[in-house]
Amino acid sequence: MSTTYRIGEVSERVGITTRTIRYYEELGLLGGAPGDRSKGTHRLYDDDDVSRLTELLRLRDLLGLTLEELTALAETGQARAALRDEWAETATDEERAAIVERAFPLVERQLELVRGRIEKLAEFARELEGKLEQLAAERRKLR
Amino acid sequence: MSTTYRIGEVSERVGITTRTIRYYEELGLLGGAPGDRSKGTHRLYDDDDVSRLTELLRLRDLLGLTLEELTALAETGQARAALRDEWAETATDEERAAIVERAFPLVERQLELVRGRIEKLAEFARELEGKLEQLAAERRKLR
DNA sequence: TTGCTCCTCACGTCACGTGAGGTGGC
DNA sequence: TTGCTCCTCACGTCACGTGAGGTGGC
Repeated sequence: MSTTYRIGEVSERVGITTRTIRYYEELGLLGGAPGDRSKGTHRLYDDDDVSRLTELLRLRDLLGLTLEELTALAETGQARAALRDEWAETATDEERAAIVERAFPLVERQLELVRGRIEKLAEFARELEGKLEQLAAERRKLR
Repeated sequence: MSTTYRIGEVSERVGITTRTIRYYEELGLLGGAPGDRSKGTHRLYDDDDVSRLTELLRLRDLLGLTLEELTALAETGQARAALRDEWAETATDEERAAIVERAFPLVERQLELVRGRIEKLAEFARELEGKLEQLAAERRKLR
């Protein structure tokens, strides 16, 4: 019995439009198995959905992944969410262990991507600092 | 008299398609003042054009800026390139000084954006490390 | 009942991708 | 002259933006 939110609340909390949420559902990135909800009724989300969506958006915004690339990495979120679900309470230890083993390489992959991006940005920063020094030198020369 | 390249060579060197280069020219992001070239003739680029394009692509790829945002920040490149041009040799010291003063805040702005992005990625990395530890704990618990 | 938020089409847009058909320089 | 790369339309696509017109829950 967790709190539920409507699409407008979710979109506001995570800072995107409702259109984006519906589009992600359409692509299968978010829950929304066709049949979860009778046509025309309101979509409902819980805190797990929100944190899963937030994770997707960070991967999208910070790494610039396409939605197709996101799909591959997002399985992590699905699996990890499953661990917290009521479903997990009825799962066997073997099933839980399998989920953990599958999640591991995906989280590691994400971490690699993030660290690689940090490296590139650090190099970019160093170059920009060089440019600033160069400009400062040019300025001194001109007076 | 610097070396010139055709669009295919440039696209290969910087890792994008020729379509993208033409599109950027269409938007006014790259040289291509309408009249620089008689219609139908080959586009020609020099090393300055290539480094300017590379700078644009880094801002696009590493920071995820839109082409509109890029336009604002790219003036830096234009101005800084002008300093190296033959044009610069005929420019007065006042003109050169003005270019330097205009370039300063733009490069500083870029550096701010890059550092901000690094901060966000660093936090993301810390969270992912936390997730890995959590998964490791879960794994130990399960056997 | 009155709003407000939700719903489903569906066309528009940004940043290109991808041919189609044709011209120009080593 | 033969290729190869270039050229200009122009339609397609991805990831949504933006209404139009209508239904449903406090």
